[in-house]
Amino acid sequence: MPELPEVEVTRCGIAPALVGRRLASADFRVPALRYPLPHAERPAFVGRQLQSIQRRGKYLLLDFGNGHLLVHLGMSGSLRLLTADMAAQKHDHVDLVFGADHDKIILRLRDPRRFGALLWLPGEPWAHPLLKTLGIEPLTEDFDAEWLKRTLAGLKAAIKPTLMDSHRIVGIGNIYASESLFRAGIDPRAAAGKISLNRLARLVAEIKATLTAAIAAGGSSLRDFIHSDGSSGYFQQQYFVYGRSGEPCRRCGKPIRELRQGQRATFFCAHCQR
DNA sequence: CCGACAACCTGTGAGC
DNA sequence: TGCTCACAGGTTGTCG
Repeated sequence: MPELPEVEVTRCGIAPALVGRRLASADFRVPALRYPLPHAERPAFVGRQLQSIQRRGKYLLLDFGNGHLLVHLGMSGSLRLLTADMAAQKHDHVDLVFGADHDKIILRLRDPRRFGALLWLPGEPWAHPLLKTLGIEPLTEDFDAEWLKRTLAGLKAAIKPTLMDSHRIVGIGNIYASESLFRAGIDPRAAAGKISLNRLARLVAEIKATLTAAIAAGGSSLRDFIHSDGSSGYFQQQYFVYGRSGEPCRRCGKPIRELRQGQRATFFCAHCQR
């Protein structure tokens, strides 16, 4: 599920309830997700007060002062808050229990496919291999047409899978890559290194607008992070092309086409995107 | 460095 | 209804 907007919405949904609270205990019900979980007798973060929750790309970093819990939701992960004891379901793999017994709040991680991750990073987190190789944040001022032109220079690969490479740009997954390229009028098969500066400027603007709108859409239902099924707030946007193979383009009415790029489905309008 | 591919894992929906 | 197959919004690692 989660691309940058979903992760950011999650961060905004859980942070107000958790920051400043003490982590009372942690329950890990499986040995590993993508990587082994921190199964120590008493992990270093237990008993510590949560200082902040940051996002970097699709990662969340929970700062406990003496280190960070790094969380990635993979393809199928979700986080939600519980204020009462609710039995863990089949794929509820991790509970982080915050606060005292009479006033506790549980952060529960569900992840059916277990492509997600939860790692303890003692001390300085940014040197970690998973974080130090990450690309630019698309919602910063540094991400502009000139930066993108430089980054794509000489690349023969198609623009769409290149946009999804988190070592270049973080946070753009399969949905928002297709959506941004449609909004920018760029063919997803276009060679990344051959797109003009003007068109890249349009692409940068549309990436920012697409991600921002998706965050706003999710943000409108933040209350659902408590007592929800964990899937709320994500899917309410109307997509221009994603998942609309064969349906009429919302701009020109011609059928949306689907193709495969790097094992992933791409959706586009051959009339509006050239 | 680039680009193509398999791998990790479970659930779901389409088609027979 | 039940089976099989392809595919699912991510990322790493390996290979040429």
